[in-house]
Amino acid sequence: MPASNMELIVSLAKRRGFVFPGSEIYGGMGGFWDYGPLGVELKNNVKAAWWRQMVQLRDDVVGLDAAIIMNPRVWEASGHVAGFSDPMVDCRNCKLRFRADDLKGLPSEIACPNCGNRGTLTEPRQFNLMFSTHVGPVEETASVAYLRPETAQGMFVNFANVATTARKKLPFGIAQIGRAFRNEITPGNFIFRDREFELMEMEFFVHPSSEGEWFAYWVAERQRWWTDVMGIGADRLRLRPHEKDELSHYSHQTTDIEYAFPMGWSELEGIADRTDYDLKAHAAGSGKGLTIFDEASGEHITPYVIEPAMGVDRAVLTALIDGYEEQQVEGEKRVVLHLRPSLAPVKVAVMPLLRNRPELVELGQRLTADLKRRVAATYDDTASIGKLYRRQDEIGTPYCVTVDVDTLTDGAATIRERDSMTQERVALAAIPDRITELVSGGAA
RNA sequence: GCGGAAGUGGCUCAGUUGGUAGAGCAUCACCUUGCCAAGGUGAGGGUCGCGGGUUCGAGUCCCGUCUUCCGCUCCA
Repeated sequence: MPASNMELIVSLAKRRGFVFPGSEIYGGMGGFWDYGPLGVELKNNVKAAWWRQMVQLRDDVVGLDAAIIMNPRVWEASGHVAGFSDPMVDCRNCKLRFRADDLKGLPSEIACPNCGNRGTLTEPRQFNLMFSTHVGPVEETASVAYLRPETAQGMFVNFANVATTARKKLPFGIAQIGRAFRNEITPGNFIFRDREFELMEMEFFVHPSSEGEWFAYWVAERQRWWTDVMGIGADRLRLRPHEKDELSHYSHQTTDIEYAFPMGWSELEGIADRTDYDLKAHAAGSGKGLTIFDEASGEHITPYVIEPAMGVDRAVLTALIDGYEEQQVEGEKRVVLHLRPSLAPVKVAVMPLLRNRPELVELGQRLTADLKRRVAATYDDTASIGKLYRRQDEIGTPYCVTVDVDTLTDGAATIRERDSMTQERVALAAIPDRITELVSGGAA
């Protein structure tokens, strides 16, 4: 069973060095989190797993790393300057809040849609979700810029550059992993919603006539990634197509992949059919032709875009929650993090059965050095064997290698597996190969 | 931002009618220990979120502020 509540995960993350509250010694900073020693590894592994699946293993997708700060006109053309500024209205009586553009009439003249009182609604107030900054030493209006609230625009703006230099024909995609920033009104639920986060987005450009087919393809493909690569339980994942009235300003159809978080079903990833909205918007905004020649029809067309977009931080959170388990072993609690070996921060931990035997310590350290050349390995001898196992279980280390006094004579050591706690005796010389095999075997 | 609750060592908490901080776990060292969080001894670590106020004296009362959690809202 996955973690039943978020506190367990927040506590584990803090205790073991996965995630810390941002700027903690100064009282923190709402919506900003720092990844600790183990957190960086886990996060990097999640990103690598996505990049490998979405870019490196495919012929039809290439990568990109665009700047965070873009010409402000990008955001005007994309609709974000308008779309991310939602004027909101509060009811002074029932305390509910509404989007001003959802109300039928002026707030000062109509009744509250919830409690029905008249004259209790406030005037609309702006909530711009884009962080703004100034480029250049002089803070004047002309130099205002935004921190990107999504990475997608970098792909659209570079569409022609990439299509030409990578010699791509439809259908093809551009993928990017990068930071994004949203001045959320209310961040929360740990790293589920933060103000600075990392996105993994892929814009897949297709002929407009194949829009539906590719949309379905990517929904299925992405769902498979969550189960097969991330190892998330299929029964805790579901697809949720958006209703017409909740679609983003750019979207024709969107399906979310949701996860059964402790706080309820919430979005992990959105697959959006952005149509030709973005390319046309930027063609109009920049005056450049953002089309591609379609040999089948012999004409220049503006492709449609299918976009799978997900938050890295949410993926990390999901891996922690879904992998968390508390077991009872001989009356004692055992916390295990069932991370896929490919995601685990540490792949193998080496430990001597007895730490007061210098020969064993030296043997263990030498073996660790050998293993480090292949995979993320660590050595630990600061506690009893049982405690050392528990420590590794809690951070998701899939394998432990224990050297004992017999090792000195038979030249073999014990490999212990995290989930089953079963052991296997393997010759020292064969251990690096065996561990490498085990670790890569469980990954996609 | 609005409504509600809360903020004491890394974690979970105790701190009586205000008198200048404790426990368990964790961490580290040494001893012990021969495969799943054993035991012993010792050590480090907190100006009690922050700032003001009341008081001879505040973790304990008052005000402000920041942060976190739940709800509204928003999105990956």
